[in-house]
Amino acid sequence: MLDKSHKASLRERNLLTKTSFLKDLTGPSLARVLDAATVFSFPARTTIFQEGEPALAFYSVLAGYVRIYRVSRDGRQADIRICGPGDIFAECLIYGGDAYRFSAQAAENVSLARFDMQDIRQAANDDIAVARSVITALSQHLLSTMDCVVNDRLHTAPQRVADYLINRCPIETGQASIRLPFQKNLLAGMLGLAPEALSRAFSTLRRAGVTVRGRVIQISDIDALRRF
Amino acid sequence: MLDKSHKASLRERNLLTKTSFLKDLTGPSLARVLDAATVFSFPARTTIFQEGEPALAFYSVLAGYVRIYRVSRDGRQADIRICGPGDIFAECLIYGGDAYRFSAQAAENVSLARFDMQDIRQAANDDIAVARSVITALSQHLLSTMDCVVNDRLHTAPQRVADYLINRCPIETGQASIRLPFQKNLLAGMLGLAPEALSRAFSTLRRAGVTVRGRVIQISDIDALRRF
DNA sequence: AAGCCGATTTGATCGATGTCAAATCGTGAA
DNA sequence: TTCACGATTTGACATCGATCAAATCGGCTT
Repeated sequence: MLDKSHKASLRERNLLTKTSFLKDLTGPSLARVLDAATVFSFPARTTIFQEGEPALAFYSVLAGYVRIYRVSRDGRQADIRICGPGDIFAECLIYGGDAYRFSAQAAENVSLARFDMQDIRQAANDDIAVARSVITALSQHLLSTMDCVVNDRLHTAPQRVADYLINRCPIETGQASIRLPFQKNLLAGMLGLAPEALSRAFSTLRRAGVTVRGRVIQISDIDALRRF
Repeated sequence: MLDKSHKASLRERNLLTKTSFLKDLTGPSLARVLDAATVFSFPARTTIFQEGEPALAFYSVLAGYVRIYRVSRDGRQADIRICGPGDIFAECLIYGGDAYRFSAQAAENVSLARFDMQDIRQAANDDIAVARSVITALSQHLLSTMDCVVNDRLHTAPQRVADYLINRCPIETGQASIRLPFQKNLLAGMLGLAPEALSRAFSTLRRAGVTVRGRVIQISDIDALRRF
């Protein structure tokens, strides 16, 4: 199931260091965490872990995208989160439980840093700076998950899409062009929509000046989109 | 805006100590956190804090229920969470940001322990046991919020209600009687439903042996409910 | 025990989104 | 450049849940 793995290279250590999880760590605290990382590559569609398996490790995404999802009794899947470069996942199980509570799958070819739960638990116990990094990561993740709940409950599909686009715009006003970092398929799951619903949402947004061609989205007026 | 406040009494300290946030703390670590608590009472419907206000404190519920929600641009409200005795809220802002990201309102007369963010941040910095308690609390909260996202996306209203009932059943099988701890109004918000939708969900569940009279719910066969 | 008022249920309707099938588009390979 | 196949869009429909209004219920006061 696993591809070849290796200790993090210098380049990979640099990537990890810039991550929001590790960016506040320095010196020996940082070194200890980096030394605990093992890097794995998975081809697209690989299952990284499944709900119910013993939760032995959590991961940080170096490259590619990972889908975190759960399967219902009748076999339908719902995405909980899409993790891209810099995101960590399953970190809520460091002190949170023995088994994974959801499944993770490579949405494309991905490269991941794997952290053994025990190692990081120990590191957090020994080193307050590591514990603080864990707290910060959990806090941010929790806040964004709460945002997700509210968004689902408060906004329609076109509004959620508009929201996503606005948040990805590098600028505040005027016109912009965005290239989606992944397939629309993934975006749909991330917004809690069927792919068809995402497509329809885009076509609803045409009247707000949104043009779609493949992965490239043109926005003629960001403020108009905001008002939608 | 504030009712009278006071340092936690012995009874209140006991309540707090049994909380999942503090249950693993002992000795001076525990004492330090308990000493930081101030107890407040708020009458029903009081706003405890609002989105955007400086996040100076987080809270632990001693008695009653608190609604955590956000208001959309057009004035609709969506609940993010309902906190009852033993729950803490806004703890994600200990290291997470300067302003509240949502509002909190007393759903009934409530009694809360208030913790100054700074105090607890300092305590977590000084004392690894406190940091670990914060990590555990954040982890559990995050896991339950992720469950909430998936539930919303995967299950219909009657399924979510059935789920709620099953989780509140003290036993595993057979028949049971449950008394809702709060108004149906709150339950609806908690499940992401309009009150009317909750009512209809209950009536759909009649065919699965669920009988409703006021706050009392009779379940004739828990397994049947589970299969729903 | 009667009465009151807010909470809940019910009815009618509408809009939003999921589902399935068919048409079309886009991108990577040859 | 062309082809082929998977990704995306579109159409037709069914369903779910929100909303508004009206009827009813239930817990509390008197």
